[in-house]
Amino acid sequence: MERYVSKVNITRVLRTIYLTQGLSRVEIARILDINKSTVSKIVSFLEELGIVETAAVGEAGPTGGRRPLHLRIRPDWGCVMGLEIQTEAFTVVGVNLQGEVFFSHTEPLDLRTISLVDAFIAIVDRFRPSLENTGMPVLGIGVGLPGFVDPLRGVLCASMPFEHYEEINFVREARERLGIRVPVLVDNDANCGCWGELAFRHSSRPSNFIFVLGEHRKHTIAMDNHRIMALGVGLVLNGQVHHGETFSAGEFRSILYKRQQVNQFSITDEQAKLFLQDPRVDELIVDELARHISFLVNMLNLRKVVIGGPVEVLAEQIEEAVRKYTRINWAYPRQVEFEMEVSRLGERAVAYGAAGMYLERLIRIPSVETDREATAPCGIDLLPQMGQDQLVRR
Amino acid sequence: MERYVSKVNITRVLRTIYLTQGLSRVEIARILDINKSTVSKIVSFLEELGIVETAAVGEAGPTGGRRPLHLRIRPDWGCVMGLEIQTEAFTVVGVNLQGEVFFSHTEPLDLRTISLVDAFIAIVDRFRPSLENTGMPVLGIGVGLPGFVDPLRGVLCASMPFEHYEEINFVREARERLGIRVPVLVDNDANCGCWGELAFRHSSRPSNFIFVLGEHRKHTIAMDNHRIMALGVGLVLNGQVHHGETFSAGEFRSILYKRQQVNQFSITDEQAKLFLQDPRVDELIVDELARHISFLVNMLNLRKVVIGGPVEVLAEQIEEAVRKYTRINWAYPRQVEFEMEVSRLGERAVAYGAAGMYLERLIRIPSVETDREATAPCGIDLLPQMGQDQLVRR
DNA sequence: TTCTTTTAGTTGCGATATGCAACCAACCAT
DNA sequence: ATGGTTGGTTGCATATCGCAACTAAAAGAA
Repeated sequence: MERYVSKVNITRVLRTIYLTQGLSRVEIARILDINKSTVSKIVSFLEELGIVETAAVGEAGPTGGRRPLHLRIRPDWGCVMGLEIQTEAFTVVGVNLQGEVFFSHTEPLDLRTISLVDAFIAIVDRFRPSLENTGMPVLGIGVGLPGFVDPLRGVLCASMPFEHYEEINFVREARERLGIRVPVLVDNDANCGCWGELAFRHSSRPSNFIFVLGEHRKHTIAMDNHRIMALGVGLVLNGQVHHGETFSAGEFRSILYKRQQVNQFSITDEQAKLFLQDPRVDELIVDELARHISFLVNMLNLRKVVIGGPVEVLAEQIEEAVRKYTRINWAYPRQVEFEMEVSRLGERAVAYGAAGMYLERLIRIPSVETDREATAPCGIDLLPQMGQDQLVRR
Repeated sequence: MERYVSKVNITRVLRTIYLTQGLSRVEIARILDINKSTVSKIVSFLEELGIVETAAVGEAGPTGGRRPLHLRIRPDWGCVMGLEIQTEAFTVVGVNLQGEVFFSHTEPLDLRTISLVDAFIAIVDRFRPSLENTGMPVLGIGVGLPGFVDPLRGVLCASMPFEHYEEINFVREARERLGIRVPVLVDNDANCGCWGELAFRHSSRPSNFIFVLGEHRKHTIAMDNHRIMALGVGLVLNGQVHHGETFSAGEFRSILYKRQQVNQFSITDEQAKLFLQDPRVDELIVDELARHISFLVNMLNLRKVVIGGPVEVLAEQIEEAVRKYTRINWAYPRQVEFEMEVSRLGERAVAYGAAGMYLERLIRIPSVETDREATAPCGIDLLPQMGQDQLVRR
């Protein structure tokens, strides 16, 4: 059998199976509008690779005919390490290819005593055995960081919590010092929340939504006993995570913000310290936050808003206020529908989403854009054993 | 010479030449990362078609070598009709393939006496000869309308100014009744402003910006002597015009809006009527508008803001205020840079941009997305003489 | 049972798209 | 002139995909 398949279509088929487990070859051919023989060839390639398997033999239709073979991704073919690093703590999760968390750990961390990259290396070296003793190799590592991140170059451009305003080429430094040769992907923490929603919500994959990450943390490393409300937004628009022109998209400050304050709202910093302790403060924040979320929901015509981080405890109040303001702020007779939900994994949402970022990259179609801009590797190129040769000729 | 070329790469080459006039074959091959022989074949195809020509013979480099042949789109190969239809007036423009306006006309229109589609047909039939007597065939027609538009299906979903809240399948009705068989594209008026910036700003093609269309018009058809400020926003994010989940993106209302008003700000409707007449009202509007624009600039990390429509007269004040609020609303030490500019064509910006929408579609790479969703035709499929056969075998 | 019809999946082959290498064309510097 | 260099073209090898014919396995009817 001397047949050939292209990377683009291999990735298209892999993506389709990932997004809708249980499809048959013929169904994939119909969805992608390519010939079933082509799908057949690609599927047998992916089966030989081991990442795809026949899940079950389906039932024939009412008019007879051969029974279809339902395909799926092998959940145990490999796993992904997801990581959130904050100023005070870090979280590691291990996720299989089905999006199931099989390992999870959170621990304090003091970034005043160790550099970011050192911390990363230590964490990976320490927890990789825990993930791999399941028999699954670690296919990639995703990292969520507070601050502005260029995920294409793998660079942390600036971070207020880390008090670092020079570029750190995180991915390059990390890969140089890492024992293993696996892809390392970085993005902003709130954006990682978005990646999680994209990667693990197979059925109803949303194209326009925001992830509101409200944390209660030190504003900078140096602020010892000064925990305040810190709010970041991750945006998914047209199905793509939006980073903006210089990777600072999602940075939030209220329209009513007053100068000389550290917090992002129109309240004083003294009030802000009482967040989650004084209901009156919470109410002010909820109202002001809801006005801005409503503006974004209407202006960007979003389908849903996901709330993540410790603010989750205020989710009900936030939803009520957002629904009020979206109505007030809408001129047309028919209200636009949208959903509000709470991120399922709570404290682990960012680390979990960071792992999802790798999976999303794995099933991303290699771009055919105008210029071969510095587009990061994606699709099956991300798989470790994919040397240039094995791939094409088989 | 029995060679073959694919639609995707034909469109990629056409797009590259369009975006950067004067490239040579070798340069295109380098940019697109395809073999120069492939480019050669595609270029000779496009030359036979007539849409591409050799503009000039370049100079050899300092180390010698054959002189490159600079390619360009033939500006007179065809033209595009751009149309803006409002409640009180319409504007037609004729644009050649270089983006030069060679025809322009504005006239009052009373949509109480004629239906939208009827008006469209009448306008096209009346002005097509004016465009075609230049010898250029009309390749396509772009239309900008106030309201929510689904450009993929060509449907006007709802329009407050037109007082129409049922779907109108504009493109289908128009094409059925139109004498000629040319593509008709529709989009929201503010979005058309964006299309214009994309299509005719070849050198520095922006990927993240908004077009603020501020008009001074009747709020609905029925409002006889009641002209107020009407503001719409078109958004381009990640290089794509953003329509949102249900095509209502860009609809603006202030966060401080008070109930029971028709205008979009926190002022009373009585005040709003004095827009552009009472400087105190203008100042209130400018300040409130600038706060929201600044929020978007920071939150979406935009590179520029374009002001279009009659608000242009306030552009300087708006810029000053926006610069003030983006600074106030920014926590990081280094300010993010962005530009503010006034749309060049003033009153004709929407009609002009509507024409640009066709050109953008013409140079859009056929998508290789997951499913063959109802993706509108694009690339060279838009050209009239492109029967299925002529294209591939030559 | 046996035959026909229907659908899923496989295989060989031909059609087609692209890269490769060798070529020609036209320029520079000696 | 001569050699080195770059742009563009051509013939051919190779890579990719669709088509049609095939096998496999089911339902239903005779």
